[in-house]
Amino acid sequence: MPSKKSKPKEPTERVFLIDCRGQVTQAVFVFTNMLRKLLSDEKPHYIAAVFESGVPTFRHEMNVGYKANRVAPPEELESQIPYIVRVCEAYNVPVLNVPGFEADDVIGALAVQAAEAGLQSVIVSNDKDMTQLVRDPWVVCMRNNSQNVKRKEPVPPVEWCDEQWVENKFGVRPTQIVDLLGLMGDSVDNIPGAPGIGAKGAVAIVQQFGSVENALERWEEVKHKTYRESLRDNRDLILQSKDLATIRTDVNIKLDLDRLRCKAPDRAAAYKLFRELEFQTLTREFADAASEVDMGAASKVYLRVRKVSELEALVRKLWEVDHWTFAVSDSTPAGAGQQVSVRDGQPTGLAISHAPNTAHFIDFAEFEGGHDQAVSMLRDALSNGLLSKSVHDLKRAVALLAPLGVELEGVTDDTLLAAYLLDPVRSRYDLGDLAREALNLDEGWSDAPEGWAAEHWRAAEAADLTAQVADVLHGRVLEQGLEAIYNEIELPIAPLLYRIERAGLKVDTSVLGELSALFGAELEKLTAQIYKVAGREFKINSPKQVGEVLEELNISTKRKTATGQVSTSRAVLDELAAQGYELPRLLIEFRELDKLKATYTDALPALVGPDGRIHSELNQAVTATGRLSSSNPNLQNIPIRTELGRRIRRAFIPEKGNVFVAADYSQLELRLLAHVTRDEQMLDAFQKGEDIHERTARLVFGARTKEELKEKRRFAKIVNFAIAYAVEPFGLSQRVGISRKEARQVIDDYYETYSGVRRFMEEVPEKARETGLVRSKYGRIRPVPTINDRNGNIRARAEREAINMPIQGTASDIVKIAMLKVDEALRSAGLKAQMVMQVHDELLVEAPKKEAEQVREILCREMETAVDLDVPLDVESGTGDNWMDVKK
DNA sequence: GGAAACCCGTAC
DNA sequence: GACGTACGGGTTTCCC
Repeated sequence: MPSKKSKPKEPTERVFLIDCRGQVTQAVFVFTNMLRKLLSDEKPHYIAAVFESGVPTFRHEMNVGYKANRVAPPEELESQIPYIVRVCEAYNVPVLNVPGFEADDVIGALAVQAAEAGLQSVIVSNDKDMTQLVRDPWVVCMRNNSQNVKRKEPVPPVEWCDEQWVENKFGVRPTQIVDLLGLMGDSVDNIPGAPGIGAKGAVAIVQQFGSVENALERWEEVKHKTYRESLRDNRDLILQSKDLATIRTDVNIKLDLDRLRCKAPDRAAAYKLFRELEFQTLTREFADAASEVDMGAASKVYLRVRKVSELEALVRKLWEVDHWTFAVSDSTPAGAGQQVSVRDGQPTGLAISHAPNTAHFIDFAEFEGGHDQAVSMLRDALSNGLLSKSVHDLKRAVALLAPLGVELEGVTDDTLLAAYLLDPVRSRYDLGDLAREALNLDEGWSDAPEGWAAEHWRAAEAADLTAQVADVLHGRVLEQGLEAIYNEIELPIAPLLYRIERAGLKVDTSVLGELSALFGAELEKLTAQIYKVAGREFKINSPKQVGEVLEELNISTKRKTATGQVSTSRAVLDELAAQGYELPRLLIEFRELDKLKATYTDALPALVGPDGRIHSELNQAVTATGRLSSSNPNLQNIPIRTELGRRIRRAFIPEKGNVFVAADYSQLELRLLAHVTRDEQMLDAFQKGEDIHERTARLVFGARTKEELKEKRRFAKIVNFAIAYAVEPFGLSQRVGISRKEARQVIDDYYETYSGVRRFMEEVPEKARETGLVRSKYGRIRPVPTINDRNGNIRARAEREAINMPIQGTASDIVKIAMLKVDEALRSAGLKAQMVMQVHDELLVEAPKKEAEQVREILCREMETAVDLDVPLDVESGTGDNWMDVKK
């Protein structure tokens, strides 16, 4: 599909495109090397390059067939001429042409004039025709000066051709070359010559008669019958041929020695040209002119590495420099809206940058030594932990490199993670955006120039930008006191998250199928009942239509949604059901089943991979508080609270011979509430190992007897959790079905009992108002910019966010620390067990049956001792043959 | 026709 | 508006 916004293409740009396939700069390359060698070896006083003018010459007028036999220069050669001209210009070699004459004629004319001026001319050409100009000692030819880079055998030495050389080579003197050509012709230039007389005959005739004219005069003397008759019958043709072959030295051009005097190269032009042509060695040779070319503006020099020798040099550099960055290019379509799983991407190449505004891109497929050699040459540098390197999105890099047998180590900066820690609230961490912001640029990503595959250019630029962004963000990470979180938690956990993703969870789809059928059957019945009770059919899934139906039946509440719709939320339906209405009760039942079926039993099977496992993504840079999130699918919200929903967990099973071992922190966030608020009562409860909900039931709600305790504990539990979210009277009243006034009293009583909690609730927003952010215990930050908002609702929301962060954020930190310790312990114990999921305060490990008990001990020990707090951490664990049965 | 908003419900 | 953090399905609306 042609792109809509494709620009009209310059011919030169088309050339460049072909160049990227490695075909076409050959001639330019050869010419350039020849010119460089010539200049440095011979140090000429004067020099000129002569090109054809491109318009027909007098020879065309003489003979319409002239040069007709010449194979038209292939498009790719033709298109290189402008580049060759630019090479000459870059080296300050004057380019000459005279319309109506060929290059040979111009050269001839100049050689004659130079001889008259007492200069020796050196004609740099392999063309036999040119040897007719050789005159001792004034004109010599220089041959074999262009070296075919493709040729494997030793290149022939440069030859200096004087008159003797010509005679030895062709058997005639230079002045007789035209006679020779007049007889034998030249198929390349389509000089006809004498029919029947070839190279051998021509030499013999010229040697015998000295010239064509003499031979024509004395044709009868020729012994060879064919030659004799040809000379007799083709007089005009032969003379014309000689004329065509004769280089004209009377061209109207004046030898201008001032103009032809050798000068130093135009370094800026050379740099620009060679960079454009991707002549790497030459680009470097003129790199000092880079700033001149770019006039101070940062310009990008991205080079492609195709040769083994080039990659060797690059890799050597990686061991020398302090630090470098890389980016993995993969086959994932760029700009795809949806998040494509890393497991779908195939690495196609690697970009590396070790200096600002530069990058090298290694296209594995195009590499001289092949894909595998490219990878193996890069492997050591990537997997050596002593080589400090940066990348954007470490987990993805690990995931892309792992299938290549590269175990990435030594990553000291991930710009994605750094940016996330600095501002965990933003919605995306696109490297281009980060670069634009951190480096104060107008643009982030640039468009790939012609000839570059978009994803290759993107990778090169990614490596480059990553380096520059990492510099800035690393400094900010230090400034913000985020170093410990960054170095001890986020960077180390990325490879672990990759391994969890890779492991995945095995799914028994037949369990899901059976449940789906069960739910489906129930839903059919419910649907019929609902239509009957409602008096008509409607989309039960549509809150809008449900609201309309409720209104029709006059059982609507006055509750409205944010957009003014009639609310049909669970709370509303509960209320109506409690009033005895049947439809709300049926709707509640329908919704539960429909939710389970649509979101879980029907959706999950589609995400099972060919290995029979679901590889959910664990997102490291999503949540505002530092929690992980799970997606595609979200395995952090698999039902557990209702009997029916919990059954879905039976579909998640270990591999044969394995079991699940699960461990979860008991009341982690409440313990942290105690720790961070320093509340005496709460600390005391946890330190003594008491049931916090019971204590709340006793102290806040005055439970005395066992029966009261049992009754009020449930209520106390809800309040305990709600407090951690900074609940307000209205919210609590809704939640537990009491009046606002009663709720307010409950909250007041709560704060009376847990005065440290009250103080915390007041202090955190206060502090946040000053700093604009709030921190977890380990320093993770969450900005709360709206905490000073003039809108009370917005401000109140920010205050609740601020209050929750030290609790939820600290819990996140602790669980991540525990994950690292558990993983380390499992590995150093040499176990096969592998963590397969994290659900905020729970870790799920799949282990061989034999290892189960040891794994359970490791989980409990490492989780309980992950950090040292003022409250003990309690861990509950269990094993099972599916995810449902791991709960004791 | 697809993206985005909305409502709702699942988890911790 | 009202309880913090997520993800995602279905419906509806909006916009190209």
